[in-house]
Amino acid sequence: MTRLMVLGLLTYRPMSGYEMQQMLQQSQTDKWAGILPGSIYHSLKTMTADGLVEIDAVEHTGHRAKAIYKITDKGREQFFELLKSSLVEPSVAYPTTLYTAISFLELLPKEVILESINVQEKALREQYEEMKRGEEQKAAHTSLPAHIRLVFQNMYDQFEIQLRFLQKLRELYE
Amino acid sequence: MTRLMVLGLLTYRPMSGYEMQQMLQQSQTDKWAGILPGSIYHSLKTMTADGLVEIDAVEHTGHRAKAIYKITDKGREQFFELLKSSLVEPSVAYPTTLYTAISFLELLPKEVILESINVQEKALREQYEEMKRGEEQKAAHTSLPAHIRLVFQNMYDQFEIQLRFLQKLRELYE
DNA sequence: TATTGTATATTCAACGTTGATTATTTAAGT
DNA sequence: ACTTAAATAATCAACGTTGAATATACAATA
Repeated sequence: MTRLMVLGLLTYRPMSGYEMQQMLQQSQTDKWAGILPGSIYHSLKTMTADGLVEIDAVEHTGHRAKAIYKITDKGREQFFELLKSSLVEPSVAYPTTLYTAISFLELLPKEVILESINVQEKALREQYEEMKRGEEQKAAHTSLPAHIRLVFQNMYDQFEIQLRFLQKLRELYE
Repeated sequence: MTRLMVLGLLTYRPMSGYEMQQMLQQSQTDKWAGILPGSIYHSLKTMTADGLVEIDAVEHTGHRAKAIYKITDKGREQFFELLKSSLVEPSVAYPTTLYTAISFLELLPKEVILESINVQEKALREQYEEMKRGEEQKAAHTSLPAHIRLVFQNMYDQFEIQLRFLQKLRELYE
């Protein structure tokens, strides 16, 4: 996924690894994509070796250098293949750690279970609120395209399902 | 998550890495957990080094040896900490690769978008059906505990949200 | 002017995952 | 008895991720 993102960004214009981090932050994308700096730079290195991107220029500021990367023809080709395969790949992401924990729930006393669920529910609601604020703030500046609004809606739906799931789970132990 | 699972299994009784694989398969858990053999053995190695598990016995069958691991007191302690922290951790898992792809959807011609969505939808429905068959088959033998039924229901809900999401997305390009 | 903090820009060792590969045993067919 | 296939059991190199660490530049404040 990191490669898809990096190639996608370079599709628009040449860019440095640092600028990518900033774009992901500024567009709230880091909230759901979770792409860390290390992954971006690693991806740039290996994709350079694979001939998918190359260094376009090196900008100097005093004693500090910044590498600007650009996508190659081969990279553009690869990008569209990645893009298409990412669209056809079935996209259901389970909260596997929670599922695993629930598998062993019977080993925990009821009070601990109930308290844990309550803590998670609170954390979930806070994330949800923060996400909503993020979208509203962003939508105020740049009117979001319809397909991006659908992505946000999809994230909200996931939250709601998870909240209802926690409620049902709690009812089992009350 | 691999550690949580491995420690959890060893909570019930000593077991070999191979037996864990079989249990995960037989209980359909591998369908959603996706824990590969390599991860299990790696986890057993590092947890042995950390003193969380230890080799209980080595069974020999001809020239083939099988290591049976058991959990230690320290491991049991660690397990319950992992279990509790896994329950409080907010549990929303986004389909990040799909989201990333959608971010760059405007770079693709409409026909390709529509065709890709259709292919994914079909794949999703097939996974969904297979999962349902799996549960029914399992429920026929061993009446599933309520909290496990909730997990299955949660998976189905995720599928339905994703299917509706794809429909909405398609409508944008029809 | 010196100091402190923050932004810029990247590297790297430690760690975990992946999946191909190896090797042996058992069962089934011919 | 011989060959083939499947089940058993585990290893390992290649690869990607993580997060702490490094190092410089710039801005603010004392």
